[in-house]
Amino acid sequence: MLDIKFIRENAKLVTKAANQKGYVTDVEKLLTVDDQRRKLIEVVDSLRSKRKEAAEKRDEKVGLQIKSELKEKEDKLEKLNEEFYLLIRQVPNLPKDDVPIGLDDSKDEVVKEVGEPKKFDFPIKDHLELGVSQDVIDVDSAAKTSGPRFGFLKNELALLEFALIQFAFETLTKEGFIPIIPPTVINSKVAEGLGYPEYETGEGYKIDDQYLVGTAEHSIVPMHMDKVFNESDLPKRYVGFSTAFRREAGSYGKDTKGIFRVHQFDKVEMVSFTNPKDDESEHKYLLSLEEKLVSALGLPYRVVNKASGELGFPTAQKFDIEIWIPSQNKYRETHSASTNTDFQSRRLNIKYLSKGVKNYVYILNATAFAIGRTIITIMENNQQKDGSISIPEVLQKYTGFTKIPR
RNA sequence: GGAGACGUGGCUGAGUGGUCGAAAGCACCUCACUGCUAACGAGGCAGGGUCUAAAAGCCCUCGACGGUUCGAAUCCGUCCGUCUCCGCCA
Repeated sequence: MLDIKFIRENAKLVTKAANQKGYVTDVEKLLTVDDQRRKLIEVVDSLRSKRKEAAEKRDEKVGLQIKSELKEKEDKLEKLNEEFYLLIRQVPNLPKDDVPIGLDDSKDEVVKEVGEPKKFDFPIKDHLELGVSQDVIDVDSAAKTSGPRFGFLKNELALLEFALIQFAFETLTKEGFIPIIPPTVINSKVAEGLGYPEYETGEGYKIDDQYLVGTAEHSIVPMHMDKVFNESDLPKRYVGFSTAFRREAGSYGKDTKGIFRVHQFDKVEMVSFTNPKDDESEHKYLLSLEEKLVSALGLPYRVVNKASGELGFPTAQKFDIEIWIPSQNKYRETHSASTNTDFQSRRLNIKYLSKGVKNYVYILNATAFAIGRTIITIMENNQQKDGSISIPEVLQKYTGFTKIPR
């Protein structure tokens, strides 16, 4: 949520920014309602003040008189407030100044490319062909047991998942991150507070009044809801592992093959609560850790400064890492590092105390490994002529084998 | 699932109809002191809204919502949450 004072003073900028991100907001209406609301607040406040006065004088007659008048105005105010919050919640976070403007990924800015896409001197297979032939991926059974866009990881791949998790946790706990296994269910109040409209618009799985999380961030961030950090405790960094659930509504026909885009996958995720002044350095730091992890696997990748239209509702800037996928002959998103500035902390009331003054923290998140996609990139980039797959050296001490089949 | 207790400021915790947005302690901030640090001393210190150039002022908030009352942290109802005991259980 943006500060209403900021919106009042920067109405045009806010409208423009929302449009650049592809969201529709009615700032003008918001300001009209805000105006009506404030006028009525004055009226209600002065009535309440009079009521207090009457109560102090034990003046029952005046008290009763005010009571009925107040009730009517208060009801009116409540309706206006509801409308006000509905409107202000529809205003997305502003993109930062160096975010490329554009509604889709064609405007993404490539920041750098690391490593060369590998040349193969044999006809390559995609991850599903490899997975089936090595008996490590089974989507057919998953379709029967669960539905489309699910998958079983079997044999060596099941072990590879744990290797990736251990590698990420070992690397990041060395950096001082707090390891954590969060709940994968959040309540609707939290879902609303995170500022991802996706939960309410059907992109999230709903169980009664709760949602399955789309990423570990979504339960780690609200863990500190209504809390105040000491400035000296910042940055507070977590590395979490959780399963992520996504409906993938609206992506029919997209990436339907294999396990590239599925309803359920596991992920190691970084979350950081920081002092606002450290936002940029923290963002770079998280990105550098992502690069460190990807580089260690020896995979060719590039870093992309995502276009405004690709940013999530609460996000001010997002850098993606895209790893080369040979069968698709292009780089595909495997990681992203976002700063949501104080947009989420405002909604969730997460502050820090500095020199006696409380202020909202900045919240950032970044992928360590999205397991499924990382496994795809390893399989495809490391495939051999004979159909076997070599395991990146850094993972071998965790897997206990050097190639698939072992 | 059954029985009981509780939910107050950044934290601990007092407060059972008006004198309470709230004692006390801790934390934090400012000042003073000390060769430095610590301790001690003096003062300050809940959050939000509204108005304002800024303040003062005024309003709201004691888990949430609703009710009783001229007046609610305090009484009543519903819900949510936490803890203890019992039951069940990976």
